[in-house]
Amino acid sequence: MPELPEVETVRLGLRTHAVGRRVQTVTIATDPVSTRRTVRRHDGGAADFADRLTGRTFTAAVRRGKYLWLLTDADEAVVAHLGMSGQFRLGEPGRSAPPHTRLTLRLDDGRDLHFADQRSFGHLLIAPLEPTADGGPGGQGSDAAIVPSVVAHIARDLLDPLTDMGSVASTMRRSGSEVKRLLLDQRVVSGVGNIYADEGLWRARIRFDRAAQGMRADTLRRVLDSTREVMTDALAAGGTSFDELYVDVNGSSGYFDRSLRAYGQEGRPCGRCDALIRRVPFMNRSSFYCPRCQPAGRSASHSTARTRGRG
DNA sequence: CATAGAACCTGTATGC
DNA sequence: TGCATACAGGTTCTAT
Repeated sequence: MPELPEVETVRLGLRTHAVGRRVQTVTIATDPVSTRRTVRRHDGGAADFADRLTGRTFTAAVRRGKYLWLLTDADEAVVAHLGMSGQFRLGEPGRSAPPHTRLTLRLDDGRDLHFADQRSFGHLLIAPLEPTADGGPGGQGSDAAIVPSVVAHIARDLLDPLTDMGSVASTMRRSGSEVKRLLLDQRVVSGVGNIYADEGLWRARIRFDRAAQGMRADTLRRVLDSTREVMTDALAAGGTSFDELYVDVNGSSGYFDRSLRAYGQEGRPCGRCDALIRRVPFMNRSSFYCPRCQPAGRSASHSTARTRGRG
């Protein structure tokens, strides 16, 4: 479940504990999931990943949407995506590593930085850097106008000052999709996952399956603003944790789960109107909404997707 | 090119 | 008690 607030919390931990440190050794667990899946997107595989990273010094911790990367003194990026259950955890030498530890970096201050991942949807790779499309900073944590090649297709996120909310709203209005599907499309705007999409839509009083096409521009702006506000609040709380699958680099849980108004609240009264929150399947997952204050609207047609665009 | 759905994983909860 | 099934869900890949 790591979405933007959770990934940002992890980034802050890496900035404190990994930036400025040199990697002395890289140890990759020998099971097939660790050697194949965790580095599945790294050209050259596990051995090459370890070789290229050994001896490097981290110069910055950067994040765009749910992607996180450490810049190195070799002008490359160690890119990480946490997937569903990926974690970076600091450890003291000699102490046992967390369960499902896939690889461990021994840093030059003598501490270990573990990457653990129960379900292995997360991954790590070393990628070259390229200029950003718009000439702005690559993401939060660095002013350099560069992004890892594998992150180039990810849009700026809702906490990025360079995100043009009006432009995002226009893109959404030109699509033939539902508003939530577009919120979750990382090429449109990044950082939003299932939890914060439902929370943002609840705040904006918009149902997840409303057709974005035909919605008023200011209504879409309200959806984007509400979602940004929820994520800002969640970040202040250290993120949302339901279990041990999301924790920060020190193993601590965030507490924003107490503030959720829609997600996971099926059958409980809406905090605004007392109607019971519903859960329905959508995009192979669940959508939670208030049937009264998020009224049904015109649904997306699916057959009249318009394509235009002018580069 | 745009869009929709499958596939990738494993631990936990629930049903029979 | 044991087995089967559902569910959690972000991204990439594949098919249309």
